[in-house]
Amino acid sequence: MPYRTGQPPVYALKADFFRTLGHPARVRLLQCLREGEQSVGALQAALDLDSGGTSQHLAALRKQGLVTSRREGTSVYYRVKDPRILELLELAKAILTAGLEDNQALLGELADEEFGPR
Amino acid sequence: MPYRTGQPPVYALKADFFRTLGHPARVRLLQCLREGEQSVGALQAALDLDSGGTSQHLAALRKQGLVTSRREGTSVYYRVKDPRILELLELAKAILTAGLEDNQALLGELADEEFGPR
DNA sequence: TACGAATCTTCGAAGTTTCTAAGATTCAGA
DNA sequence: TCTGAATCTTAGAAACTTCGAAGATTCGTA
Repeated sequence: MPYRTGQPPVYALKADFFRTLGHPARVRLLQCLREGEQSVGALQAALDLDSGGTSQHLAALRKQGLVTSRREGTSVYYRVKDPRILELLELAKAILTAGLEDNQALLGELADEEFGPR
Repeated sequence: MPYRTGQPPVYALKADFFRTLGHPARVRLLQCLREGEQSVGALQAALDLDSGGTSQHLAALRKQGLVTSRREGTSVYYRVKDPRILELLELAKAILTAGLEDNQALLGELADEEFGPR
């Protein structure tokens, strides 16, 4: 029996989810985590961010439930929580690529017109 | 022979793409377009937005290449450009749902602790 | 307990996005 | 050409996000 409280509608949750993905540093962080867990230090070095910024962006990803963390001594290791998140990034790339190819084709047509259409 | 100019890196394009999806009104617009093209007027009525807001959000989707439009008389009809965009929304929903179920389970555990762990 | 390393938090300034309201444009029909 | 309907654009204020610097926390070891 689900406890229905005044919940935000699904489209708002989706928008929050996408907004979290909508920052270059966070996209890069997730991509660094493709091959498995990484420490904050390693991520920081790989992306050339400062310590504060790295933590802030990781916190945003954590708050949205995209990554989980585990502490070991003084290091904290992050991993992508659901592998489908990486699928999502792939799908986005495919869509983006198709879009860019369309533009490329359009540019080609424009160039042809220089030499007279028909 | 690809013309390499100073292009923005792929992760920045991806972030822009996700940022465009990161607004509730735009998620809803795309969902309204699931079943095929719709006029601006129909979308506006369905989502209960004002005319300015509808145009602004549609313009954002158009600029990112997520939708295309076609004019017929005084009406303009929009459609989703690449069906994979709808797949992407579905995938996001699945990831989100899984995350919420995890939280639900966690809440359950917390409730159990009331009656004594171990 | 004192220290150093790693990570996280906070704060205000700067930058970006969204909202609201008003007006501009485009088209079809009289 | 005038009118009305549909859509688009603009501009400024409000709301939100990010950046950068500084300091706080946590942990392991001496």
